[in-house]
Amino acid sequence: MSTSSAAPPAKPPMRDALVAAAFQLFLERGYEQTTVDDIVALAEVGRRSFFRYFPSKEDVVFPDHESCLADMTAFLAAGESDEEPVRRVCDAARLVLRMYAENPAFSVQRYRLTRRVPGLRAYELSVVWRYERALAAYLRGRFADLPDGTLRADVIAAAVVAAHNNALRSWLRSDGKGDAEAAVDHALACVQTAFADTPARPAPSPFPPESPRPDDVVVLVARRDAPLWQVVRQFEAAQGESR
Amino acid sequence: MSTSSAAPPAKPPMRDALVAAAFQLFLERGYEQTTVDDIVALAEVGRRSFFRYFPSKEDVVFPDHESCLADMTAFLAAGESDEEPVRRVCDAARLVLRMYAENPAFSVQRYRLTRRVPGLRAYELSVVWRYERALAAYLRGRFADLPDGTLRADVIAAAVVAAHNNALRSWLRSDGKGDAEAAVDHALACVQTAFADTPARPAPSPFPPESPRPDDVVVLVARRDAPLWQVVRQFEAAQGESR
DNA sequence: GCCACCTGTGGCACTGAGTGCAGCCGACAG
DNA sequence: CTGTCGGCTGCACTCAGTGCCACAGGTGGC
Repeated sequence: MSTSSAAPPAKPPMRDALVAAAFQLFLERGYEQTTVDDIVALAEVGRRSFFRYFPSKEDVVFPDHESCLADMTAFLAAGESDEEPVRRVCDAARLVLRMYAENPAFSVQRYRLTRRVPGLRAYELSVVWRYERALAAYLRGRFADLPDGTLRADVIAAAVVAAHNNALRSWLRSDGKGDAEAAVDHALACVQTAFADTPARPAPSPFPPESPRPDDVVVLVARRDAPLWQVVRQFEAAQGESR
Repeated sequence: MSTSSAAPPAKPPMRDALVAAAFQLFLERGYEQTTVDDIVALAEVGRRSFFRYFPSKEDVVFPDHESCLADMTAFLAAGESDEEPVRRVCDAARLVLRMYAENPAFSVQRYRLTRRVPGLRAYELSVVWRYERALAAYLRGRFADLPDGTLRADVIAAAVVAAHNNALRSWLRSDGKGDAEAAVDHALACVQTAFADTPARPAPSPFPPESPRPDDVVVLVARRDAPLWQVVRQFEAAQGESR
């Protein structure tokens, strides 16, 4: 909340000192083998102050995610309503990548840490989940008048996050050597093209599970270069969907 | 591990007693307001025994996920190699739904609990994540020789999980009144059709990530009872025009 | 110069989750 | 009757996280 405001002037040095001390100890003796008391002793501050800056021991490992999430939310809120929604959420995901790419060494260290420690993995999941919900909330708004709007929104948000993470992790696994931007661009492009071309889904029959029986026609949407058997199967599936 | 073995003979009654006692207290005074000591007091067992059956307080809320995950893993491992991979993971996801649908009342109660308690939400995420990784691991195997195999696998696994959860949660929000199977079938069908028709993605890896690719589609409208040959001819005609 | 006041900090004690250890008891084999 | 074996229990301990209060330093009013 506080760090997302317009002014990024004097950072509290104590917070950074705690992060530095924590990572030093985490790396040299492991996360679980390091107590909060150890951290505050090294940083030479009171134990109580640690919990003033971080609500939990896990939070010190992800010191910048809170502000990044705020940035993403602001970015989505500032979007023009004529922009392609999927492109917009892909761009939002790139914000997260940028945060990681700003500090490759730190990101790689943290990645190794979260891979090894189950508790940190779980915590990271909850962080990622909040990003995903932000994307999904935006898409739900944009898809509000589409048949399966919330379903589409949730699925696309999940796909974008998965693609982003796939590229990000392969970059982290390479010790931050390759081109992270390019990898994420490629992954997101795949998702974008997979979803941008389904203005209304291929649509098995009725849109919501219980809808007042549309006419007795089926609507198929298929890529122009789709193999014929695929179209046939799609049609047959839609045919069978009558009840 | 122990519950997934072939023999499901005499269940330990103590485990069930603990679950029952825990939920009774969680519902009447809340999760965080209930201590483990309260639970074991109500169940009339020793405190130490609680942690013999559940590694943490959160685990008592999801007593059956461990075995369900084992079932899913077994289901995926038993798959024939000629089955459509996406269909297979959709069917695997249905296993989870079935577990929820077996005990609608219990599932709805738990859903309300996890919605309200951040700690439980986080724990649920780690559970869901393990399902997702199981699906992704299967798909990675099936897509091993495709260009972006792991990317496709991760994205599809995430999409399947998201679709499943979307339907599951809307069913849970309706107090388990509607038809959960139908809702999930519908959601999964959307994902399945969205991904089944991209055997090789639009852009193979080394391609310029931002290929505009208007990526045209054809839209067919046909009577439900139309003969198949008619639909095929219609599709071929649409394919031919403007190309 | 003095006094409220506010904010950031440290110290202390407390709750509650989770663990290691040792003892207890009932079952079962000899 | 006796040994021992596995599940159960109580006890003591560590550590994360919280509430409360006390203290320092800077600020503005008087």
